[in-house]
Amino acid sequence: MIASSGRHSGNTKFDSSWSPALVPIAAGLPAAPNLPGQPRVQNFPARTTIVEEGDHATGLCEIVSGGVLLIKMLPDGRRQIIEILGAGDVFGVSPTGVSDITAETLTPVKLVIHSKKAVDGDPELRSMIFARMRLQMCAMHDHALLLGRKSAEERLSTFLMRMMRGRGGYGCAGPQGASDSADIPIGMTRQEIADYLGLTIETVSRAFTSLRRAGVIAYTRNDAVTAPSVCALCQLSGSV
Amino acid sequence: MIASSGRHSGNTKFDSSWSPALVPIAAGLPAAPNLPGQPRVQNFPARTTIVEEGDHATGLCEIVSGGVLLIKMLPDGRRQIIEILGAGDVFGVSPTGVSDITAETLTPVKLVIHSKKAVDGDPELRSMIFARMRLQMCAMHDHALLLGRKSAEERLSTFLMRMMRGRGGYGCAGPQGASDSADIPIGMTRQEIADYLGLTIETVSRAFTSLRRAGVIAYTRNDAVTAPSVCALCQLSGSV
DNA sequence: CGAAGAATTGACCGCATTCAAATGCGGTGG
DNA sequence: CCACCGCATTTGAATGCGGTCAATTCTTCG
Repeated sequence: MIASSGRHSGNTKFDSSWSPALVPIAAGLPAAPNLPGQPRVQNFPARTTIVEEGDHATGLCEIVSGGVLLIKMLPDGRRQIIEILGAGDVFGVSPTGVSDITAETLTPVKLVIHSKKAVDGDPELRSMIFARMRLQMCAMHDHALLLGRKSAEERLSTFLMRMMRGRGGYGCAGPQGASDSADIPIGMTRQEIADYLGLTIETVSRAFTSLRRAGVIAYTRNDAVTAPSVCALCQLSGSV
Repeated sequence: MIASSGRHSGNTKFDSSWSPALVPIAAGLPAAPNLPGQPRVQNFPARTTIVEEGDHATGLCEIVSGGVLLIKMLPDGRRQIIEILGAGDVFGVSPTGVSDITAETLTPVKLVIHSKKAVDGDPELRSMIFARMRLQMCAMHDHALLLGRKSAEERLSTFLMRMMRGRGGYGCAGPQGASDSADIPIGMTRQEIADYLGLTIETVSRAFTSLRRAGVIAYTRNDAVTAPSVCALCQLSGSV
């Protein structure tokens, strides 16, 4: 039940800013020293745990590069992936000093850990963190709608649209030129996708084959798909 | 499908701080003038719309008193209540300038609308808003877990625990004295509960009667229930 | 009292889950 | 090179939880 050793590895999706317009807050930070009072930089390999639900949480983590999953579990082992985070996103924002979630890396991850003091003292930093939290809050709203009201196929379509760069979301540019195809990196196992979408692994697999048979996606490897018509895929997401 | 005109009215639950320890940020603010640069105070009757998804959003709303629902809808009418907010909570935090949600009042509501300028300029205000957003983010995490992984009965039990003051959550005090009963105000229609829990009204109704038949709750009116044993109810929430 | 809306209950259905088996893929060692 | 193992994924068949449709009861209010 605890899922996954990883066969997936390098995935570039998470290495550039997850949300279009924002660059990582700490971009260009010197990676070297851990001076007291300075933001602390820390690296994690792929598929490792950064912090566990219930751990004492140290400050506020900002992702410089890589992908991170925020996870919650029920006592009987049911597992839900709450958020998928990329460069620029923040987590560890529990106000109680105890982490309310488990954070696991999807790829190698570089973090900057901002102390409470640093956040309080730096207006620019704080305002960027604030902006990012707003963004993540909106993403959570969308995800709650998905979990509460969408069918399995709609969930998978929405997920694939979300993993795509530069389309979908508020300011979708619409089809670009004659062909409207896109390559979509996935970099998550079927189990992880299932836990993110509130489904079982079997249902996710069936939804994949269903979309493939419908001609909406194509794939040979299972950590990437091609959508020959992005708009057709988007149509199936239930959001339009 | 668009749900509800209201039969429920006065409900004191939302009139004191939703989350135990925090008082409204703007408590004690003079309700009178709308001086430029001053936070703007605005009142709304019960069961009215504050802002609609897609509206241009003006600043950041803080709830001084009353209850507010944040709602998202799919184009075909499916409806999901994303958050239930009370005094001290904030919303309207979309970074795009366009509201990503609809906000409706549950009770008469008093709002303080903070301009971007006010938030930027007032460190104390900003830090309180920040703390509140963290809290709300944690609540969203819990709710995503509920929507993704809990059964109908677990959802309703969790909901009832959440509507209860002073129990459940991180620092549950455990049973108080010999009897462990609690009165739980609800103040929402079955349709609203269903839309919050990602269920249909019929399933919610069935879950209510199921809990009642099991002796876990009792009620005569349908906008309030009594739980003779809070711990028994909590046990059914799936979270312990 | 009667009308209108909210909630409950019942019967049936369908989508997603569960349980189980088969397939495919990568890596290891003979 | 190929057989074999481990693991992820796919596929199939059966079950069941929650949804849908429909009828009834309850509540509130004019």
